[in-house]
Amino acid sequence: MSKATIGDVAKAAGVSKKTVSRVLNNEPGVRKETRDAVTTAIQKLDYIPNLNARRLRTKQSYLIGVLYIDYPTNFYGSLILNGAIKACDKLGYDLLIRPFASENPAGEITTTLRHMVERSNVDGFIVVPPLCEDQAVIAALEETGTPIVKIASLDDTSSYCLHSDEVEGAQLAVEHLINLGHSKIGFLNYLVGHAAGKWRYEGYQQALTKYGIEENPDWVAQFVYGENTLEQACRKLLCQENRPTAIFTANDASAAVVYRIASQLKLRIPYDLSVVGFDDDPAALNLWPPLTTIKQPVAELGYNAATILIEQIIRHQAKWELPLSPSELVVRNSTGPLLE
Amino acid sequence: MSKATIGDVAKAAGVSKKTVSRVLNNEPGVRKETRDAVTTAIQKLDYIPNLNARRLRTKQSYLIGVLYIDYPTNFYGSLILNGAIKACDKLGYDLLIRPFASENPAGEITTTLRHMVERSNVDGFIVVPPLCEDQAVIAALEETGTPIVKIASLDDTSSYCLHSDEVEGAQLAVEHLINLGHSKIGFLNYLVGHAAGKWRYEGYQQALTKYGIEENPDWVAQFVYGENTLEQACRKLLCQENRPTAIFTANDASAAVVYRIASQLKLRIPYDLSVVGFDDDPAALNLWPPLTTIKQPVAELGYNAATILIEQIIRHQAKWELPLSPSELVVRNSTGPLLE
DNA sequence: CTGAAAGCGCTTACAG
DNA sequence: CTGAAAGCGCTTACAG
Repeated sequence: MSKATIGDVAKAAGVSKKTVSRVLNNEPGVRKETRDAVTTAIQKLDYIPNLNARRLRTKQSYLIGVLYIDYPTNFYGSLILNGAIKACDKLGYDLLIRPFASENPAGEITTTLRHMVERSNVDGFIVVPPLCEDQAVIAALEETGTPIVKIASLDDTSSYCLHSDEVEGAQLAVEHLINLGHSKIGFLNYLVGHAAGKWRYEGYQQALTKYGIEENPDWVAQFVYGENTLEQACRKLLCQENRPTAIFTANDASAAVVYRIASQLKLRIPYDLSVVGFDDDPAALNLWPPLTTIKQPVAELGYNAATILIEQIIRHQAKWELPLSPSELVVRNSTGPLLE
Repeated sequence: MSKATIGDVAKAAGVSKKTVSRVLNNEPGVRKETRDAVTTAIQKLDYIPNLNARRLRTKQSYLIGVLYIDYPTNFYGSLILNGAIKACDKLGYDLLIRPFASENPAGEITTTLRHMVERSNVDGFIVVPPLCEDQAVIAALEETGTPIVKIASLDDTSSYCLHSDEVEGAQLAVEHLINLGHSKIGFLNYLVGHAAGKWRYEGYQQALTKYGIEENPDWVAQFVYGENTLEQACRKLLCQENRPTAIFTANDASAAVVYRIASQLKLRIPYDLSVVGFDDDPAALNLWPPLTTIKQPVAELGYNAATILIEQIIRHQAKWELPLSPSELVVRNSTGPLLE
């Protein structure tokens, strides 16, 4: 493998190690000819800098931590990871992942952060929802003094926070239903307490307002942990005399429950009931008929999160005016025109 | 954060840096009193060794790479990661993950491995199925001279290879059906070319043999990439005069297709058709009725893989006689007694 | 059982 | 625009 050191390159190029270092780090103040000679020597010797030596000297690890809650169908987390890895590859960083148990994530946080910051010397953190809603976790993170980027978090006061345009995505979903002739449109919220749930509900309301449709509280149901079940919330919507003809759910997982309850009630999708989900969750791919849903550019969020974080690490204060990434309506077969 | 160095500890304990180093690394040949003095100093100073200094000196990175194919519902991969992280935490290592695109994974491999081995100095690799079936990937890996542990691979000649007892798991599934009175039992294989598909088919055959049931080729169907679709394979089983009364599928994803085709054919599960899957895939959780399936200890595999790999890295040749981890039958509602 | 010296391969701080 | 020296914080190789 790679044996050559910066000293070998320096000798081959007839310069000092410091000059090679300058070339490696794209520092200014090297004559073009010198730079070329160094570059040639690097290529000839197949030289790759020793990252561990650089780590020791610069006191940076070139490692960024990704913190997320681990649950079985967490496609969102994997997409974030994929995007973040792409950015890391480009910028010379690596990713250290850290899944937390879904019960009591804050319980392990102190030990874990100490481990990551002091032992592995992580330079910064990306926090994936819903973990970024956990105040204890965020507080512990901020105490380390390490840069943080949060994704889709309600509280964007203290650190960088990124998200796609979820409100607009929800509007897209509801407008799609309105355009199909529906006006009795329900909303089933699975994500109470998450930024996503809040934004998607806002989008629902804004779309109704835009078309002059009044919100009917009987057609809005929420699953609140410890109070009811998602099934109960869904039955509340569907088991009433004057029930909605279409339902927009805060995520695809809730849409799956709507499918099941609808089937029990002999409501045929999309003829008796149109359903739109949110997320384009691959776990919903075996739903039949295929679910109309909203797709967000999640990997792009991960990419941007890593890029901003690294920028923050290097330049200490990065300013970013990132446009909200647009969401997209994916029309499949769970939505149809209002029938008489 | 952590400021104290090994020199500070040495001074505080009244010994040399080397002796502190000995204590840190649990090397023999330190008097108990000396060791205690060092331990006390370490605690008093809240000392944490600088991993990057150790990395530079020992030419190890204490990083292990996990290579897997990235597809949307890869719960198997996340479970492997979780298990591997547990082992790494215990043994002082960290994980570097590397998802490959599902199309042409070997295409990126050379660049990527060079990146991981030469830049990040990864000490070893865990390869997750089905990536470990890719000869080009394995060849490139072996060329790096880095230790490898493969999980559930067909080819276990060249490197360490771990798997759970998949054959027995499949037997469990088929015996469950036989015990319910079924003898016309079909097998739908989605995983042709994977070790898992092969082993699960073997288990199917062995269970039939054990109960003196002859295998009927009409009741075995395989999805082969480029030849047919999974739907077609499934229809072959279900659209025949003398069709099986129960189907064992090589994974839960195929079971979902059986559900859909069965519903189209007005076959009610479990009354007209019993279905057993394999994997306990959380993506199958919104199947109705809930799917009977086989659950493997996947996180345990990940834990063992990391442990063995690190043992190999440290001691260079580890011998492990690991018992195959047992699979488990999870009975839900997709299987029922044979009805007349 | 313990320690003094050297060095891993870079970058920092400084000098010219 | 370029370089010689020092040092990041450990462990290796050796001596006693």
